[in-house]
Amino acid sequence: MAQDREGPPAKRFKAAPPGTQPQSAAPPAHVQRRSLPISGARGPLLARLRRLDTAILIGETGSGKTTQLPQYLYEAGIGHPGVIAVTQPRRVAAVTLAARVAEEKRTELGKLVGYTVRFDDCSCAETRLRFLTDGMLLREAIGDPLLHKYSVAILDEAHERTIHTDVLFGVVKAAQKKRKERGLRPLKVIVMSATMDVDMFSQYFNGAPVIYLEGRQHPIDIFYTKERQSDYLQAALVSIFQIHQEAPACQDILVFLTGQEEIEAMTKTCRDVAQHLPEGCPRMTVLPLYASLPHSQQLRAFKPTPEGGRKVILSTNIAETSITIAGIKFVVDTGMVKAKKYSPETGLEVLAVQQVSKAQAWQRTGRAGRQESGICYRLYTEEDFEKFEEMTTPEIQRCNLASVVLQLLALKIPNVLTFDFMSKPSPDAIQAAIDQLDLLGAVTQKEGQLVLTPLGKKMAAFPLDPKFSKAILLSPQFHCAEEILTIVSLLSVDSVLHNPPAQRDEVQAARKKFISSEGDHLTLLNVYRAYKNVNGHKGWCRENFINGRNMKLMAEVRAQLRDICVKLSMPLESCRGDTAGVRRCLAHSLFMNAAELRPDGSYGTVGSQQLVAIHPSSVLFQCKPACVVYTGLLRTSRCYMRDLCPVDAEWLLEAAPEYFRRRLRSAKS
DNA sequence: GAGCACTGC
Repeated sequence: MAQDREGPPAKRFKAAPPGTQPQSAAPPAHVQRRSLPISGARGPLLARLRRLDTAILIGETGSGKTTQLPQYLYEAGIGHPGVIAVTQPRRVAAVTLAARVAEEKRTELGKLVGYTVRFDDCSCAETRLRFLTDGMLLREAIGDPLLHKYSVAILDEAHERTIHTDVLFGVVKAAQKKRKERGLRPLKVIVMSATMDVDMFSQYFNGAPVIYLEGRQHPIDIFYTKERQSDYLQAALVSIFQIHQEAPACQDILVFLTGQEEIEAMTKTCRDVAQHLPEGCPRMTVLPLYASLPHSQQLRAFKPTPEGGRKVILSTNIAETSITIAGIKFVVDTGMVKAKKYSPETGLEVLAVQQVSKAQAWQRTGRAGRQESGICYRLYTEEDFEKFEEMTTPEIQRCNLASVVLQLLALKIPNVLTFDFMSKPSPDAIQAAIDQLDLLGAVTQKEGQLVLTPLGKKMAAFPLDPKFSKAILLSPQFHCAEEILTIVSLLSVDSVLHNPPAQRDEVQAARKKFISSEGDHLTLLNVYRAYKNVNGHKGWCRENFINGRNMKLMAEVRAQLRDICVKLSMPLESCRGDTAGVRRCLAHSLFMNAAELRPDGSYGTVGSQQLVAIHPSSVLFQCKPACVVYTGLLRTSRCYMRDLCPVDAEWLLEAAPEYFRRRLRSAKS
């Protein structure tokens, strides 16, 4: 048995998972408003908030805080005549919340109530309640650090600690202070969160009071295993079938696993086992769920359970916050997650399976009690659970900070090393980011202070990693702006190349015609040109194993980047066949990611002489160019360079003479 | 000769 069901008494608790997910929780509209838990507290809540500059609002799932509070504030005239901003970590949430609130106010979406997300602005001068993504408000702040148009900033889902929310904390705190000092209209800041991190939020915002809101979450029973499980997959399998044979039909199971491959394998195993069950067992429908799964297949997880059957959903952490499935009675938590780590010394990103935090485990557990009471099986011992980290490390402590530092400098933060972060990244990580920006020519010292150069200011206008912004800004010098725009856009979305392992030979045959001996970037450029030639025809995409969805997204990104170029009055030319210009431009912007062939046939990075290899997915896999630049490193079984472009060592010397003089092997000889 | 969790501007 994977877990102990008769042993020590189950812990019964009232789960308070974060994250109201409006897109599928969707209670009926305005008729429901008055019966939400928050409505009983309206009067006292408004009285308190009216007096406060800053408040931390803790609300359980189902409290109605996200939809109701902005309306209450507006109806009470708090913040009038400014705009009330409500930020969300995800686009869908911003859009669906705005739609719902507009419906409750019985107004047209985009007028009084609106939303603003990337590629989609549904708001106007009349808009008073504005839902936006946290990243969008941050971008606005670059143009207007004091956020003049807003009178209230509500930062929702703050416990998720996205990199954007974390930077916004500092931005709104500073804006509030400065507006006060200058006698401007005050900025009210309301931080909304689930139960974790309460003290930290309050402390950060100068001891701001914490207001608790009742929620409406059903009780969930939690079971731990008696003994530590050596194989969480085996334990999960046993648990699934144990539940399946004991629980009534129509009670669905959600299982948290770590990744696509694991989920696909487990899906197959479960389906096989399910075929050999004794008679009288409910029919089992096993459904995988992960982000890269085609949308149509994701939707299957939402279909109601067939009469007399049972749905078993095998999911990544996408089901923790982004996707909510109704009717889950059982959650099986393996306690594992695949997550990214970053080490500033090597610039290496590592994607590794690791233990979840306590907060994450509670989040998973909460997915069981959304419509009625639920049960959660934790495939680890209670003792081990106690040893889990309290919180997941905030994203800002796990990332390359080059973009963040560039944004902070664009916000005219006087000293990025002492910026008021709620959770400070390591000084090494900040310094590494400054060094990168320095090499790109984005920053300079002025009167002992780090400031942006004119180039740096332009770079900050692009929603991109600084090295890509630099590529775009340099491209006119090489007469290839159109091509670089395409390449950078392709690199900033998920891969447009679809690689189903089962059809490997067909994929290779179809891809042949796009391959350029000048590397992966130019191969991608060929794909885009061919795609444009057939006007993005769907059948063509299918035949050529091109991901049409990502291609469309890429086109949107490209249009946005092109707009920014036009606003910066950049001359946009195409080099047509002269692809050397494109490679030179890439050499001048990716020079920090350069590697040289060594006499023994291996590759070493020019920066730190680290041993690296060409990723087998690269078109240059079988080739041995003397000198390459790459988009990034990926650490798996070895350290791989991804997206390669062969370059001349002289180009690198041209790009950053000081940096390369001592480093480049070919320059020494 | 490999394989990538999830967001967002």
